[in-house]
Amino acid sequence: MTVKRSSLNEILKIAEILCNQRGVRLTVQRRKVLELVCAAEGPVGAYEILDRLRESVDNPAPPTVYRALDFLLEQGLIHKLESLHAFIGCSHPSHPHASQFLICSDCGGVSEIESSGISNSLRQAQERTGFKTKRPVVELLGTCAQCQRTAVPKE
Amino acid sequence: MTVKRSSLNEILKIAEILCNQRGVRLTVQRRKVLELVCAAEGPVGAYEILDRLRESVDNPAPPTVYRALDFLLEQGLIHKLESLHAFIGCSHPSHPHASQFLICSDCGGVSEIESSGISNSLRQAQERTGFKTKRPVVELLGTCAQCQRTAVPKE
DNA sequence: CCGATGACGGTATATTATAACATCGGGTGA
DNA sequence: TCACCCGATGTTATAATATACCGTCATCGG
Ligand SMILES: [Zn+2]
Ligand SMILES: [Zn+2]
Ligand SMILES: [Zn+2]
Ligand SMILES: [Zn+2]
Repeated sequence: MTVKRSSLNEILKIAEILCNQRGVRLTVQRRKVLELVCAAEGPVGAYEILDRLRESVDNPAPPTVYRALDFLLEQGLIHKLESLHAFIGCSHPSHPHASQFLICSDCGGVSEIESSGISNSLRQAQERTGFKTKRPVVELLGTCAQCQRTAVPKE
Repeated sequence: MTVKRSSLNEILKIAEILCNQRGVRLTVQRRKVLELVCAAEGPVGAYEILDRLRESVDNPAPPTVYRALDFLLEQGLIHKLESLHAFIGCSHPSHPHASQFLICSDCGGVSEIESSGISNSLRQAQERTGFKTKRPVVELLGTCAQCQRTAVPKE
Protein backbone atom coordinates (compact mmCIF):
# COMPACT_ATOMS: atom_id res chain seq x y z
CA MET A 1 0.00 0.00 0.00
CA THR A 2 2.85 2.34 0.58
CA VAL A 3 4.00 4.13 -2.49
CA LYS A 4 7.02 2.68 -4.19
CA ARG A 5 9.79 4.88 -2.97
CA SER A 6 13.24 5.55 -4.18
CA SER A 7 16.09 4.31 -2.08
CA LEU A 8 17.12 6.40 0.86
CA ASN A 9 20.44 7.34 -0.66
CA GLU A 10 18.76 8.42 -3.84
CA ILE A 11 16.36 10.63 -1.91
CA LEU A 12 19.13 12.24 0.08
CA LYS A 13 21.08 12.88 -3.08
CA ILE A 14 18.12 14.55 -4.73
CA ALA A 15 17.50 16.60 -1.61
CA GLU A 16 21.06 17.85 -1.65
CA ILE A 17 20.87 18.81 -5.27
CA LEU A 18 17.59 20.64 -4.78
CA CYS A 19 18.87 22.53 -1.76
CA ASN A 20 22.04 23.51 -3.59
CA GLN A 21 20.05 24.76 -6.54
CA ARG A 22 17.89 26.84 -4.21
CA GLY A 23 20.74 28.22 -2.18
CA VAL A 24 19.48 26.79 1.09
CA ARG A 25 21.45 24.66 3.49
CA LEU A 26 20.70 21.01 4.07
CA THR A 27 22.55 20.92 7.35
CA VAL A 28 23.47 17.84 9.33
CA GLN A 29 20.36 17.86 11.53
CA ARG A 30 18.05 18.61 8.65
CA ARG A 31 19.58 15.84 6.67
CA LYS A 32 19.37 13.46 9.58
CA VAL A 33 15.70 14.26 10.17
CA LEU A 34 14.95 13.83 6.49
CA GLU A 35 16.69 10.50 6.64
CA LEU A 36 14.63 9.40 9.63
CA VAL A 37 11.36 10.48 8.03
CA CYS A 38 12.13 8.78 4.76
CA ALA A 39 13.53 5.62 6.29
CA ALA A 40 10.31 5.04 8.21
CA GLU A 41 7.80 2.59 6.86
CA GLY A 42 4.92 4.99 7.20
CA PRO A 43 4.13 8.36 8.68
CA VAL A 44 6.13 9.37 11.74
CA GLY A 45 5.31 11.78 14.53
CA ALA A 46 7.65 14.53 15.60
CA TYR A 47 8.37 12.90 18.94
CA GLU A 48 9.02 9.59 17.30
CA ILE A 49 11.67 11.34 15.24
CA LEU A 50 12.95 12.93 18.41
CA ASP A 51 13.38 9.50 19.97
CA ARG A 52 15.24 8.11 17.00
CA LEU A 53 17.38 11.19 16.92
CA ARG A 54 18.67 10.37 20.38
CA GLU A 55 20.79 7.65 18.85
CA SER A 56 22.86 10.12 16.90
CA VAL A 57 22.44 13.41 18.73
CA ASP A 58 23.31 14.13 22.33
CA ASN A 59 20.21 15.45 23.99
CA PRO A 60 17.78 16.63 21.34
CA ALA A 61 14.83 18.79 22.32
CA PRO A 62 11.53 19.27 20.48
CA PRO A 63 12.53 22.56 18.82
CA THR A 64 15.43 20.81 17.16
CA VAL A 65 13.08 18.43 15.43
CA TYR A 66 10.40 20.97 14.64
CA ARG A 67 12.89 23.37 13.14
CA ALA A 68 14.22 20.71 10.85
CA LEU A 69 10.71 19.61 9.93
CA ASP A 70 9.69 23.19 9.13
CA PHE A 71 12.64 23.51 6.82
CA LEU A 72 11.93 20.24 5.08
CA LEU A 73 8.29 21.17 4.67
CA GLU A 74 9.19 24.52 3.14
CA GLN A 75 11.47 22.76 0.71
CA GLY A 76 8.78 20.26 -0.17
CA LEU A 77 10.98 17.36 0.83
CA ILE A 78 8.42 16.03 3.24
CA HIS A 79 4.69 16.46 3.77
CA LYS A 80 2.67 16.90 6.89
CA LEU A 81 -0.36 14.70 7.36
CA GLU A 82 -2.67 16.99 9.25
CA SER A 83 -5.16 14.34 10.20
CA LEU A 84 -2.44 12.17 11.74
CA HIS A 85 -0.16 14.82 13.20
CA ALA A 86 2.59 13.07 11.38
CA PHE A 87 5.11 13.51 8.62
CA ILE A 88 6.07 11.53 5.58
CA GLY A 89 8.70 11.82 2.90
CA CYS A 90 7.60 13.22 -0.42
CA SER A 91 7.65 10.62 -3.14
CA HIS A 92 8.48 13.11 -5.87
CA PRO A 93 10.05 16.24 -4.42
CA SER A 94 11.61 17.50 -7.62
CA HIS A 95 8.56 19.23 -8.94
CA PRO A 96 5.96 21.19 -7.02
CA HIS A 97 2.63 19.51 -6.55
CA ALA A 98 -0.51 19.49 -4.48
CA SER A 99 -0.11 16.74 -1.94
CA GLN A 100 -2.91 14.23 -1.93
CA PHE A 101 -3.00 11.23 0.35
CA LEU A 102 -4.87 8.00 0.85
CA ILE A 103 -4.60 7.03 4.49
CA CYS A 104 -5.63 3.56 5.58
CA SER A 105 -6.92 3.38 9.14
CA ASP A 106 -6.51 -0.39 9.21
CA CYS A 107 -2.90 -0.91 8.22
CA GLY A 108 -1.70 2.63 8.75
CA GLY A 109 -0.41 2.74 5.19
CA VAL A 110 -0.27 6.05 3.40
CA SER A 111 0.06 6.57 -0.30
CA GLU A 112 0.73 9.86 -1.95
CA ILE A 113 -1.20 10.20 -5.16
CA GLU A 114 -1.08 12.89 -7.77
CA SER A 115 -4.43 12.93 -9.47
CA SER A 116 -4.72 15.52 -12.19
CA GLY A 117 -8.48 15.20 -11.84
CA ILE A 118 -8.34 16.31 -8.24
CA SER A 119 -5.82 19.03 -9.03
CA ASN A 120 -8.00 20.34 -11.82
CA SER A 121 -11.18 20.36 -9.80
CA LEU A 122 -9.42 22.15 -6.98
CA ARG A 123 -8.14 24.71 -9.44
CA GLN A 124 -11.62 25.20 -10.82
CA ALA A 125 -13.07 25.71 -7.36
CA GLN A 126 -10.45 28.37 -6.78
CA GLU A 127 -11.25 30.14 -10.00
CA ARG A 128 -14.94 30.18 -9.22
CA THR A 129 -14.45 31.58 -5.74
CA GLY A 130 -11.42 33.79 -6.29
CA PHE A 131 -9.67 31.96 -3.51
CA LYS A 132 -5.92 31.66 -3.78
CA THR A 133 -4.53 28.48 -2.26
CA LYS A 134 -1.11 28.40 -0.66
CA ARG A 135 -1.32 24.97 0.80
CA PRO A 136 -3.85 22.36 -0.20
CA VAL A 137 -4.68 19.58 2.23
CA VAL A 138 -6.28 16.55 0.67
CA GLU A 139 -6.36 13.49 2.87
CA LEU A 140 -8.75 10.64 2.32
CA LEU A 141 -9.11 8.53 5.43
CA GLY A 142 -10.48 5.07 4.94
CA THR A 143 -9.52 1.55 4.00
CA CYS A 144 -7.05 0.55 1.32
CA ALA A 145 -7.84 -2.10 -1.28
CA GLN A 146 -5.58 -4.60 0.43
CA CYS A 147 -7.24 -4.22 3.81
CA GLN A 148 -10.69 -4.46 2.28
CA ARG A 149 -9.82 -7.89 0.91
CA THR A 150 -8.37 -9.13 4.17
CA ALA A 151 -11.28 -7.72 6.10
CA VAL A 152 -13.32 -9.88 8.44
CA PRO A 153 -14.71 -12.53 6.06
CA LYS A 154 -17.89 -12.89 8.09
CA GLU A 155 -21.09 -14.37 6.66
CA MET B 1 -16.29 35.31 3.46
CA THR B 2 -18.06 33.04 5.83
CA VAL B 3 -20.80 31.00 4.29
CA LYS B 4 -24.27 32.36 4.67
CA ARG B 5 -25.64 30.41 7.55
CA SER B 6 -29.08 29.75 8.82
CA SER B 7 -30.07 31.32 12.08
CA LEU B 8 -28.97 29.61 15.24
CA ASN B 9 -32.50 28.61 16.16
CA GLU B 10 -33.07 27.11 12.78
CA ILE B 11 -29.90 25.07 13.06
CA LEU B 12 -30.80 23.79 16.50
CA LYS B 13 -34.24 22.85 15.31
CA ILE B 14 -32.85 20.90 12.38
CA ALA B 15 -30.36 19.20 14.67
CA GLU B 16 -33.15 18.09 16.97
CA ILE B 17 -35.19 16.71 14.13
CA LEU B 18 -32.21 14.84 12.71
CA CYS B 19 -31.31 13.34 16.07
CA ASN B 20 -34.90 12.28 16.69
CA GLN B 21 -35.07 10.62 13.31
CA ARG B 22 -31.88 8.76 14.04
CA GLY B 23 -32.84 7.73 17.54
CA VAL B 24 -29.88 9.47 19.16
CA ARG B 25 -30.06 11.93 22.01
CA LEU B 26 -29.25 15.58 21.58
CA THR B 27 -28.69 16.12 25.28
CA VAL B 28 -28.33 19.45 27.03
CA GLN B 29 -24.53 19.54 26.85
CA ARG B 30 -24.43 18.39 23.26
CA ARG B 31 -26.97 20.98 22.33
CA LYS B 32 -25.12 23.66 24.22
CA VAL B 33 -21.83 22.81 22.51
CA LEU B 34 -23.51 22.78 19.13
CA GLU B 35 -24.92 26.17 19.93
CA LEU B 36 -21.51 27.54 20.89
CA VAL B 37 -19.86 26.17 17.77
CA CYS B 38 -22.55 27.51 15.48
CA ALA B 39 -22.84 30.87 17.18
CA ALA B 40 -19.14 31.54 16.65
CA GLU B 41 -18.09 33.74 13.79
CA GLY B 42 -15.51 31.30 12.57
CA PRO B 43 -13.83 28.08 13.61
CA VAL B 44 -13.50 27.48 17.35
CA GLY B 45 -11.04 25.38 19.29
CA ALA B 46 -12.11 22.85 21.87
CA TYR B 47 -10.69 24.86 24.73
CA GLU B 48 -12.35 27.99 23.48
CA ILE B 49 -15.64 26.13 23.69
CA LEU B 50 -14.65 24.96 27.12
CA ASP B 51 -14.18 28.56 28.22
CA ARG B 52 -17.51 29.67 26.89
CA LEU B 53 -19.14 26.66 28.46
CA ARG B 54 -18.08 27.93 31.88
CA GLU B 55 -20.81 30.50 31.66
CA SER B 56 -23.53 27.91 31.67
CA VAL B 57 -21.96 24.83 33.20
CA ASP B 58 -20.44 24.54 36.64
CA ASN B 59 -16.91 23.35 36.19
CA PRO B 60 -16.55 21.76 32.79
CA ALA B 61 -13.53 19.63 31.99
CA PRO B 62 -12.01 18.84 28.60
CA PRO B 63 -13.68 15.43 28.24
CA THR B 64 -17.07 17.07 28.53
CA VAL B 65 -16.36 19.15 25.48
CA TYR B 66 -14.59 16.46 23.50
CA ARG B 67 -17.38 13.97 24.11
CA ALA B 68 -19.96 16.41 22.86
CA LEU B 69 -17.81 17.27 19.87
CA ASP B 70 -17.37 13.59 19.02
CA PHE B 71 -21.10 13.11 19.05
CA LEU B 72 -21.73 16.15 16.88
CA LEU B 73 -19.06 15.04 14.44
CA GLU B 74 -20.60 11.58 14.18
CA GLN B 75 -23.96 13.12 13.47
CA GLY B 76 -22.46 15.41 10.87
CA LEU B 77 -23.70 18.51 12.66
CA ILE B 78 -20.25 20.00 12.83
CA HIS B 79 -16.97 19.49 11.01
CA LYS B 80 -13.43 19.35 12.25
CA LEU B 81 -10.84 21.47 10.53
CA GLU B 82 -7.77 19.32 10.84
CA SER B 83 -5.32 21.96 9.79
CA LEU B 84 -6.60 24.39 12.42
CA HIS B 85 -7.42 22.00 15.26
CA ALA B 86 -10.78 23.65 15.31
CA PHE B 87 -14.44 22.98 14.73
CA ILE B 88 -17.15 24.64 12.72
CA GLY B 89 -20.86 24.13 12.27
CA CYS B 90 -21.96 22.34 9.14
CA SER B 91 -23.76 24.62 6.76
CA HIS B 92 -26.00 21.88 5.40
CA PRO B 93 -26.21 18.99 7.87
CA SER B 94 -29.36 17.42 6.45
CA HIS B 95 -27.69 15.45 3.72
CA PRO B 96 -24.37 13.63 3.86
CA HIS B 97 -21.51 15.25 2.01
CA ALA B 98 -17.79 15.40 1.71
CA SER B 99 -16.64 18.42 3.63
CA GLN B 100 -14.53 20.83 1.64
CA PHE B 101 -13.18 24.06 3.05
CA LEU B 102 -11.52 27.24 1.94
CA ILE B 103 -9.56 28.62 4.86
CA CYS B 104 -8.20 32.15 4.70
CA SER B 105 -5.02 32.68 6.67
CA ASP B 106 -5.45 36.45 6.58
CA CYS B 107 -8.93 36.97 7.96
CA GLY B 108 -9.42 33.55 9.50
CA GLY B 109 -12.61 33.11 7.51
CA VAL B 110 -13.67 29.62 6.55
CA SER B 111 -16.19 28.73 3.91
CA GLU B 112 -17.58 25.30 3.38
CA ILE B 113 -18.01 24.55 -0.28
CA GLU B 114 -19.59 21.60 -1.96
CA SER B 115 -18.00 21.23 -5.32
CA SER B 116 -19.34 18.35 -7.34
CA GLY B 117 -16.17 18.57 -9.42
CA ILE B 118 -14.03 17.87 -6.38
CA SER B 119 -16.39 15.17 -5.15
CA ASN B 120 -16.32 13.49 -8.53
CA SER B 121 -12.59 13.58 -8.90
CA LEU B 122 -12.19 12.18 -5.41
CA ARG B 123 -14.59 9.41 -6.27
CA GLN B 124 -12.68 8.64 -9.42
CA ALA B 125 -9.40 8.47 -7.55
CA GLN B 126 -11.02 5.99 -5.20
CA GLU B 127 -12.29 3.86 -8.03
CA ARG B 128 -8.89 3.74 -9.66
CA THR B 129 -7.10 2.74 -6.48
CA GLY B 130 -9.76 0.61 -4.82
CA PHE B 131 -9.51 2.80 -1.76
CA LYS B 132 -12.64 3.23 0.28
CA THR B 133 -12.92 6.59 1.97
CA LYS B 134 -14.64 6.96 5.30
CA ARG B 135 -13.72 10.53 5.96
CA PRO B 136 -12.41 12.92 3.34
CA VAL B 137 -10.38 15.92 4.42
CA VAL B 138 -10.19 18.69 1.86
CA GLU B 139 -8.90 21.97 3.21
CA LEU B 140 -7.46 24.65 0.99
CA LEU B 141 -5.35 27.08 2.98
CA GLY B 142 -4.71 30.42 1.39
CA THR B 143 -6.18 33.84 0.86
CA CYS B 144 -9.81 34.62 0.16
CA ALA B 145 -10.89 36.94 -2.63
CA GLN B 146 -11.75 39.69 -0.19
CA CYS B 147 -8.35 39.64 1.49
CA GLN B 148 -6.55 39.59 -1.85
CA ARG B 149 -8.21 42.87 -2.74
CA THR B 150 -7.43 44.50 0.59
CA ALA B 151 -3.89 43.22 0.44
CA VAL B 152 -0.92 45.53 0.85
CA PRO B 153 -1.34 47.95 -2.06
CA LYS B 154 2.39 48.42 -2.41
CA GLU B 155 4.05 49.59 -5.63
C1' DC C 1 36.49 44.96 13.65
C1' DC C 2 31.28 45.48 13.42
C1' DG C 3 26.62 44.36 12.61
C1' DA C 4 23.35 41.45 10.41
C1' DT C 5 21.86 36.93 9.56
C1' DG C 6 20.86 32.17 10.04
C1' DA C 7 21.32 27.83 12.47
C1' DC C 8 21.29 25.70 16.79
C1' DG C 9 21.05 24.40 21.97
C1' DG C 10 18.22 24.41 25.86
C1' DT C 11 14.50 25.57 29.13
C1' DA C 12 10.08 26.21 29.88
C1' DT C 13 5.45 26.32 28.73
C1' DA C 14 1.35 26.44 25.76
C1' DT C 15 -2.07 23.83 23.37
C1' DT C 16 -4.62 19.86 22.05
C1' DA C 17 -6.47 15.37 23.30
C1' DT C 18 -7.32 11.10 25.87
C1' DA C 19 -7.08 7.45 29.70
C1' DA C 20 -9.17 5.77 33.54
C1' DC C 21 -12.47 5.31 36.91
C1' DA C 22 -16.60 6.81 39.58
C1' DT C 23 -21.46 8.02 39.38
C1' DC C 24 -26.05 8.68 37.96
C1' DG C 25 -30.45 7.76 35.91
C1' DG C 26 -33.56 5.78 32.94
C1' DG C 27 -35.30 1.63 30.76
C1' DT C 28 -36.28 -3.36 30.93
C1' DG C 29 -37.14 -7.83 32.03
C1' DA C 30 -37.32 -11.33 36.11
C1' DT D 1 -40.34 -3.99 42.90
C1' DC D 2 -35.77 -4.56 42.06
C1' DA D 3 -31.54 -6.19 40.02
C1' DC D 4 -29.26 -5.15 36.08
C1' DC D 5 -27.54 -2.89 32.02
C1' DC D 6 -26.11 0.85 29.40
C1' DG D 7 -25.45 5.37 27.71
C1' DA D 8 -24.27 9.85 29.41
C1' DT D 9 -21.77 12.44 32.60
C1' DG D 10 -18.37 14.01 36.34
C1' DT D 11 -13.55 14.18 37.80
C1' DT D 12 -8.71 13.69 38.02
C1' DA D 13 -4.74 13.05 35.91
C1' DT D 14 -1.77 12.68 32.09
C1' DA D 15 -0.43 12.01 27.24
C1' DA D 16 0.83 13.98 22.92
C1' DT D 17 1.72 17.82 20.04
C1' DA D 18 3.76 22.35 19.34
C1' DT D 19 5.82 26.90 20.28
C1' DA D 20 7.96 31.04 22.89
C1' DC D 21 11.99 32.73 24.21
C1' DC D 22 16.71 33.60 25.02
C1' DG D 23 21.45 32.92 24.50
C1' DT D 24 25.42 31.20 21.58
C1' DC D 25 28.09 30.55 17.67
C1' DA D 26 29.64 30.83 12.90
C1' DT D 27 29.56 33.20 8.55
C1' DC D 28 29.42 36.93 5.49
C1' DG D 29 29.77 41.60 3.76
C1' DG D 30 31.00 46.07 4.99
ZN1 LIG E 1 4.86 15.00 -2.50
ZN1 LIG F 1 -4.70 -0.84 4.64
ZN1 LIG G 1 -21.01 20.27 6.05
ZN1 LIG H 1 -9.70 36.47 4.06
